[in-house]
Amino acid sequence: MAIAKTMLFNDELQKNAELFKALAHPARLAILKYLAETRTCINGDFAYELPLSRTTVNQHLTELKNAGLILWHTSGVKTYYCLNQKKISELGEIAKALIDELTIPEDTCCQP
Amino acid sequence: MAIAKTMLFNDELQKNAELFKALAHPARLAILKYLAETRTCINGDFAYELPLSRTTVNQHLTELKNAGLILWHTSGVKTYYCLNQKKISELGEIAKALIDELTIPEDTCCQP
DNA sequence: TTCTTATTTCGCAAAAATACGAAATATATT
DNA sequence: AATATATTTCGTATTTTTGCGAAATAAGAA
Repeated sequence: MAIAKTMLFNDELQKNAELFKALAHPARLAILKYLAETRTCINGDFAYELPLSRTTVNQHLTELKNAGLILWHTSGVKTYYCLNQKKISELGEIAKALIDELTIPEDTCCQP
Repeated sequence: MAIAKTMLFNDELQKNAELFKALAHPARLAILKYLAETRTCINGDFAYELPLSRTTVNQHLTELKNAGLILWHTSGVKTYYCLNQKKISELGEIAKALIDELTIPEDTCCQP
């Protein structure tokens, strides 16, 4: 791409694109759903639930951490992860706002 | 990555991840918003609204087409684009379902 | 037919994402 | 201290995404 151009767009667009990017891989969606289903902090054993190596799962977890969608704490050698409900609801609001913004009267558009 | 592993996840996860991926770039969000604001089919002139070349904008448009989020028709040499309201509302439902699924009682998780 | 305009396709290059094994790190147990 | 276990970091390889200029294509105008 020669030069990354994403930073030429306004902050809100960049921020929202980043958040959607965190959801743009089935492994990350699977991790989030698993965390919601188990309803508890679980340690990294759940790598075995996914068809990926422990290292790769850890990489996806790091991306979810960076996006703010999950929280974690450690106890001994183990790390416990959980959903960040605050960020999940923020995501919900962002998604809803986008959909509302994109929803327009159908008859104004592309009528042949 | 050696081998693409996305196909090892179930269809729904893959489909949803694909849809979020379409939203995972500020240029594509900008295009969608512009289409909503102008409320009409516009031709490719709006490449000049973005800090990207005509070719790159066309590439992003193709991705939005492939995701089903926009429709288009041609008239002479010009191509007119518009939002696919049906897909937008489908996106809204998918996003809402995901948020609902990920929303759990806060006190069950990561309390130190 | 030739010229102009709009768009798409092609080929290429750079950046980012995905994936994993090996090694390093950190904690708990023996 | 030595061992076992859990996780993270490092190095590397491959794929995908992003980006663009040049050429090709297509339609209308002169």
